[in-house]
Amino acid sequence: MYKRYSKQRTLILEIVKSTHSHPSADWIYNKARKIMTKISRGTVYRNLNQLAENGEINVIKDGDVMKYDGNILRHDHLLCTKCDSVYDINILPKDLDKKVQRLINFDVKQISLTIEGICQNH
Amino acid sequence: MYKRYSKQRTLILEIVKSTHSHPSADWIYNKARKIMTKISRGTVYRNLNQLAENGEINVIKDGDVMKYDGNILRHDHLLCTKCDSVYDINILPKDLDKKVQRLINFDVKQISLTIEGICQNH
DNA sequence: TAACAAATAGGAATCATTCCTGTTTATAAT
DNA sequence: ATTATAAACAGGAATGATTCCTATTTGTTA
Repeated sequence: MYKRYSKQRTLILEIVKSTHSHPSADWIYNKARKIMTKISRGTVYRNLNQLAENGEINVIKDGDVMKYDGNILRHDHLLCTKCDSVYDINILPKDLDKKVQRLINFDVKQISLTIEGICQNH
Repeated sequence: MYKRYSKQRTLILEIVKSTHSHPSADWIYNKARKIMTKISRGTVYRNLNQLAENGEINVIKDGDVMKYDGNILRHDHLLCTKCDSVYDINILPKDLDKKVQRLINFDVKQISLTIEGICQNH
């Protein structure tokens, strides 16, 4: 089995990497359509899932919508519940994974801290 | 405006409080139907949202499904990605809210830490 | 250049959740 | 108690993000 690099996947990755705005799949789809008119929703979803599985991008659960993050360095999120904006922040120490792993009998894959509240714009 | 206490809401709250299994709305709906045969899905969802808004129960985002937690004391969650189980754990200090609030210009409402991985059953 | 698995487009299907409407019910005022 | 009324309900339709399906296209290898 070999790995294929389609133009679609490359474009989707570029779009996610090119913004700090933590976009939704739909936002990414619309942005992609401006460049590749005939790209389909299914392709966007499939590639986002695949890129996330490969660890090339991150996923944030924002209510019932998934958002995507090109920043794969460990960091935390501020989520404004009024405007649904997501901001990056660093609260947790970078080695927390290992500390937690020592404390509990659980195969730790990812630690995510989200702070919900209301941002300065309100 | 006054506050109404329907039998349905009381039952739903009791069900959520009576388990540590972090059930989904659908699980709660089915459990409720065994006691109150004609209760509707809409009622379950409406009341879960309302109870969560009042701070009487907590909400956990598990993928694209919401789960509910009768434990409103501050705590963190272990989420097993193989069996979708949620376990309670205490990692963060209880006064983290206040510490974070001092650090950032953001009206902090809730801090949630979720550790994803694979539990002992696998 | 041929063979073939991977990826795609387009659209249908899924499924949790919300919304809508006519009816019932808990509370407050009389 | 009775009545008035807004809150809550049941039942079912609508929504919307995401996944799934199928015939077609496209990268990669031989």
